[in-house]
Amino acid sequence: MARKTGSHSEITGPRVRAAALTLFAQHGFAAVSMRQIAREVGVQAGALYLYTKDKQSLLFDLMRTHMDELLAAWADEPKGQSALDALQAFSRFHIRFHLERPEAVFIAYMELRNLTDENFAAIEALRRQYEGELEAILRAGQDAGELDLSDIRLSSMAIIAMLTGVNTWYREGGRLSREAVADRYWDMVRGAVGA
Amino acid sequence: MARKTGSHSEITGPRVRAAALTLFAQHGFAAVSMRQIAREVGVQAGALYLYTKDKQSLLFDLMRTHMDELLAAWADEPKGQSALDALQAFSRFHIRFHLERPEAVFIAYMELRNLTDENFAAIEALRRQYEGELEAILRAGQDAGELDLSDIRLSSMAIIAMLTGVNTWYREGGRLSREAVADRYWDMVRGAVGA
DNA sequence: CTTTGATATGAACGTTTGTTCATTTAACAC
DNA sequence: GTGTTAAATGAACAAACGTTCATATCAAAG
Repeated sequence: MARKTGSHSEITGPRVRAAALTLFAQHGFAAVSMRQIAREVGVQAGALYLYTKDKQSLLFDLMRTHMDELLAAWADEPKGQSALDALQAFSRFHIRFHLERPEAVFIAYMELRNLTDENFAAIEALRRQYEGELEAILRAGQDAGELDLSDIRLSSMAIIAMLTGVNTWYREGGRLSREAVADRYWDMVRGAVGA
Repeated sequence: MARKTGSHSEITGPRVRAAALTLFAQHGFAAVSMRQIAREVGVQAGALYLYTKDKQSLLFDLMRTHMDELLAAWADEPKGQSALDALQAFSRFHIRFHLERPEAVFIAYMELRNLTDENFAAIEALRRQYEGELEAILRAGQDAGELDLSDIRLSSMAIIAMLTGVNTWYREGGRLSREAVADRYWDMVRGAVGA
């Protein structure tokens, strides 16, 4: 009983990745079996290997796609004139982007240790690249005298941790809208960098 | 070949927990087998069950112990006079305490989803209690007019995320001492709360 | 109507998993 | 020196794991 109507590679492939994304985020990579993913897709376990080389590649694909989208989205983001404008743009962008895909964010932060050395290096490089974007803004702000920072690398790590932290507590339909949250976090970021 | 010299319950028990702590932090709860833990301790897998009911209890014990120690240590911490003093005390304490036990911190943040519902509720309650400590400080500062906050719960989550983030990048023997890091983070926290 | 090729099945593989238990060992009390 | 008992062994269990593969199915092309 194969090849039901509408069951093509272009349909099943994305469904496999979507199921893996949700299950990995919920239970963790190591705790999720290929059979669980298959059941979620409505297929036998063996069929998954038409869409992924192995379980490790499935995880890596999800993480690399997420990081690629993150960098591409930030590249497309308008950044304003001053360094302070750019910092505000970054803060709001980071919160918005991360709140839009909590599962991918969760995986990207929690499953690094389940990557092979090679795959880990690739993801780590992309993360560094993203951190570098913020550091460049802070450096520009420092040089222009708009910001008062004693350590750019440290400040960038602190800001990213603070912003990403929103994902741990924000719930849709809660007390605050996304915009309200972004407003308040921007206030805090601005205060933290002495501007 | 049992009961080698010095192999008593009081020795092996802690060694089991220490091995589990290190291995869980390194590879994740689900990816570590009881046999791996046993090998690290120098014992057969069956012997572990003299010291823990099952694998789940081993994880729960580590997390509850960590949270208990966190709350007890903060209770013992001198907090100064003003709310601003207390906020500074909290910031420095949080960084110091967390940098002293990176493995336990890692587990406490990453393995929540591997707890049973009941165990999760217990740990979550302790975490809420700790967050409540910071919220109380912020509220006091707000009431005394020392701080300028638009949302206490949000500010407390932002501060904790920022402070805990130190664990993700700080390396012993690096560019900055723990004290220097704590100094700079306190500056940022102070700025973030508008003081 | 036949052929083709992509899509899926389902059984099988060798390992590994968490946990239990009858048995053995050795340190200590008498 | 004997008996007691806590501490550890090592074999065993059924279940689940990731992955492979011969086979079946069915949509579309000629």
